Amino acid sequence: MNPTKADKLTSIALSVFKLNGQLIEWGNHFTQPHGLTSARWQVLGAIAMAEQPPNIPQIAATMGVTRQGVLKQINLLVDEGLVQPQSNPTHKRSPLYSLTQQGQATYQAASERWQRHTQEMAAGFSASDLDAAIRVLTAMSQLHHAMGESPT
Amino acid sequence: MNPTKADKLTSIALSVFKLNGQLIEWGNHFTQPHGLTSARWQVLGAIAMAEQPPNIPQIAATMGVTRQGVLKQINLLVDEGLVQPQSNPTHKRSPLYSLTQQGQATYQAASERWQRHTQEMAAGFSASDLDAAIRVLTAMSQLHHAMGESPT
DNA sequence: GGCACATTGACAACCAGTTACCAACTTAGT
DNA sequence: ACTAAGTTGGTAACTGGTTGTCAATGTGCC
Repeated sequence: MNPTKADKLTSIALSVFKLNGQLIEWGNHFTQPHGLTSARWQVLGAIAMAEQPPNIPQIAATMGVTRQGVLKQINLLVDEGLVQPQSNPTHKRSPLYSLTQQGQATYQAASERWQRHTQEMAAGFSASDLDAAIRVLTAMSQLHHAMGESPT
Repeated sequence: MNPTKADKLTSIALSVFKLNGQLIEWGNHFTQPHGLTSARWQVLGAIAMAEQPPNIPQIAATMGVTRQGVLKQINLLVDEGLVQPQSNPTHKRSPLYSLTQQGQATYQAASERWQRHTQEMAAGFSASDLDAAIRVLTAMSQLHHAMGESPT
């Protein structure tokens, strides 16, 4: 018998688990020459994409992880000189973070490699399939967001 | 400007990270009444789905993780009485694993709850979108599999 | 101003994965 | 039959996430 839509959702969930592991592994490999890991690269990205220098809870919210998880990576990135804290005028204990010169250079180098990679991959996919995948993944994300409250 | 296919791939990768975290969190919550976690539930599933009782490397291969990771969960599951080892005629050191009575009952109860959940969710999705999402995710998985060799 | 409450950084404990390594077992080549 | 290479269970150290908790800071209400 043909798979039901429910079966397909199960299959997608399993694919997400598998692909997540592969992407992390690949990202670690990929960012190693730049002295990064998948986790730090994502944090750098969250800071680089923000309009204003964010504080830790804001970074955590955009990444969808807890602020404690971001805290660990941020402190390491500061130690490595890729990210710098600046005093937050509106909250004495919660500094805002921005990329250092070195952080910007590192992030940009990794970004360019990633872009080349996605452009190579893109040839094998149809735009409509990609749009459908985005629709499905974001919808699943929102459904689960609705029932399990977001991280504290 | 409209997003390129490469941009869409980036967006999908970020969605996969986010959804993976949400699915694990939700799975932990979901399986808690059955005394399980996401990780153990997946291992039970790999055993339940196998045609023959598998050994640890076989389970790891179907899950896409390392055998050491599976080993930890298996030993816990044996301690909890959900999984039982049976001596492997063809390899003295590598037992084959199957579900105990209790393991089958637990897995089936969780499976039924999961099926109800996916059936509720399924209503909001179109079958063609789901098919496209599966195509994209499995293709991405295979691309990354091709360049980064699988776990040892 | 003062007091309840939420936010935030920080730390500890834990979970689940990884890599690296060792010892035991199996397999293959000769 | 022997030996070299591969497979497997097991352990340890590490990474990166989680929850729980605490103290310090901000916010809002009276």
